[in-house]
Amino acid sequence: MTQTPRERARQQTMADIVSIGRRHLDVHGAAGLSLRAVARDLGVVSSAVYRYVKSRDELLTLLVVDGYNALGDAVDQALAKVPADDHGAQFRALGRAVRDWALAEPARYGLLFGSPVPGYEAPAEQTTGPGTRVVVRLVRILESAHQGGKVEVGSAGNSDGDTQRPPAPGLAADFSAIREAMGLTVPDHVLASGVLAWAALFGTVSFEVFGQYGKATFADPGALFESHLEVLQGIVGLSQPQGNGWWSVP
Amino acid sequence: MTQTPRERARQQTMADIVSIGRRHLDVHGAAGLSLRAVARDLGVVSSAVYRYVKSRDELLTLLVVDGYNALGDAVDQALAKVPADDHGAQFRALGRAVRDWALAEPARYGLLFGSPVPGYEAPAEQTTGPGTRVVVRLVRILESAHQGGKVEVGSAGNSDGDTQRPPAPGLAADFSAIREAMGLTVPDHVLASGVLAWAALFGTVSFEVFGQYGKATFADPGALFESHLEVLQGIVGLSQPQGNGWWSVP
DNA sequence: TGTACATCAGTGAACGCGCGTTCACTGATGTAC
DNA sequence: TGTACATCAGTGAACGCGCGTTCACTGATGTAC
Repeated sequence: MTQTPRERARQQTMADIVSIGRRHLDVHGAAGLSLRAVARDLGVVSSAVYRYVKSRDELLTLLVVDGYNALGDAVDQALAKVPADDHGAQFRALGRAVRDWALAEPARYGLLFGSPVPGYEAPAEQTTGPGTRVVVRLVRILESAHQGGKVEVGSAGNSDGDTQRPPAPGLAADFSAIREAMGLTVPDHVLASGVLAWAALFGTVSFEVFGQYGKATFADPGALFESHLEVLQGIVGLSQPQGNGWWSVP
Repeated sequence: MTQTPRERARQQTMADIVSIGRRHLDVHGAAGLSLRAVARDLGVVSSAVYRYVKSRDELLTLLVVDGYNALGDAVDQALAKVPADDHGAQFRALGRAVRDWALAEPARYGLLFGSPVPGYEAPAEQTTGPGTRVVVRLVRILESAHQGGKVEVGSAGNSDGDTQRPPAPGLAADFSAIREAMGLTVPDHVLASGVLAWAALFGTVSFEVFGQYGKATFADPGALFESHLEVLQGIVGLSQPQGNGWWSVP
C-alpha cells in the first residue's frame, strides 16, 4: 500500500533470489548452492546479493523455510478437500499430499528430509514452526478422531487386538509435554503410533524419491504407496476404507 | 600369498584411500568429497591418486559399496547372536543393528540413505548387491517364520484381525518376481508388510540421525525406537515378546 | 646369477574453472525542511 | 515546490582459497631370458 517503489523492488528481488535458489537446488543440490551463481542468474554482480542476504547460510535457511511452507501448504490444500470428520480419508490425503509434493520437488524434499548439509545448521527459531506443520496436522487428525471416539483400541500393531500395550515409561514424560504444548487429549499409545506413522510415511517417500527401491522392482510405486498408506492407517487406529480399498482412491 | 611387495603396497594404499574418504565424508559430506584432499591426507601429490582411482565418482562408488557392506556386516553379526528360530527377536535385532550403525556412522548412513549426491549416480552393478543385504536378511526372516507357520494372519495393519486384505493387483506381478528371484514362498501380504517395515525402520532411523525429531522432543530416543520396533514387529506378523516387552531389551 | 627391458608409483607444473566475502565507489531514490 | 542531505542498490576489483583432471617426467620394482 504505502510502499515506495524501492520497497516493492526489494520484495521482488528477495522473491527472485529465493526462486533462483530453488532452481539451483535442483541442479546442484544443497551443498552446491552458491551465492555467485544466484547473482549471475539474477543478472547482478556477486557482491550485490549481499544487500539482500547476509551469507550463503542465510539463503539456505530461507530455502528451508520456503520448502517447509510449500509442503505445509500442499498438505493443507489436500486436507481442505476432504470432509473433516472422515479421519481415515484425511490421513490418506495427508500421506498422498506429502508423496506428491516430494515427487514433484525432489531436490527441495531432499533439502528438508535428506542428509544434513555439512557445516550448516538450520536455526531452530525460524525453522521449527514451518518444519512441524505436517506432524501437527497429522496429530490433529488423530486428536479429532479420538475426541469423536473413532480411534480403535488394539491398534499400534497389537495384532491380537485386545491387549492395550502402554508405550515405554521413558516416553511418558515426553508425550505429556507434547500433549500440553499442543492442547491434546490423546493417550500415549495413539501419540506413539502417530509418530511412527509419521516417520514411516516419510520413510517410504524417501525410499521412493531417493531411489532406494531400485529402478525396476516396483512397476507401479503409487500402488505400493497406497498399500503402505492403508497399513499405516490401521496402525494409527483409523478405520479402513470400505470394500477392497485399493480401488477406492479418490 | 604369492603377492609381490608392490601388490601388497597397492592394496594397502587402496584401503587407506577408502578410509581417508570415510573420514572426509564425516566432515564435508558426500558433495564435499575431494580427491585433492584425500591425496593431501595420504601424503601424496594430487595426481598420484589417479593411479588408484579413475575419478572422484569412482571413489564415491567405493565408499558407497564400503558403507553398504559395513552396515550389512553389522546386521549379520547382530543376527548371529540371536536364535534363528526366534523370528521376532531376529527382527528386533536387525532393527537395532541398523539404528546403532547409523548413529555410530551418521555420515556414511547419510551417503547411503540420504539425499542423492547431485551429478552422481551409483552404478547398479556394483551397488545393488551390497545395497540389498539388509532387506534380503529381513525378508529371509519372514520367509523362515512363514515356513514355520509363525507369521500371524490378520497382520499388516488389519486391526479387525480377521479379513485378509490382498495387496493391490498392480503389485502382484512385482511380488511374484521378487519371490522367484529370491526363491521365496511368502504370500503377497507378508512381502508387502515386510517392505513397509523396512521403509518404516529406515524412516525412523533417518528422522533420528538427520535430526527431524528436534533436539529436546524425546529425552530417550532409544525408548521411542523400541516402541516403534515393537509396532513394526506386529505389522510383519511376528509374535510380540512376552510381558510388557519394553523392558526386555537384550 | 646377471642383465635388459617393461611396468608401475609418484612428481610437479599446468589448464581452466569455481567459490565466499570485503571494500571503496557511483548514482539513483527517498525524505525533511 | 525546491533544495540539501541521507539512504540504499548495484559496481568492480581484489583477497585467498578450493577443485578435477591431464601430461611428460623420474626412479624404483618386477620379470624374462
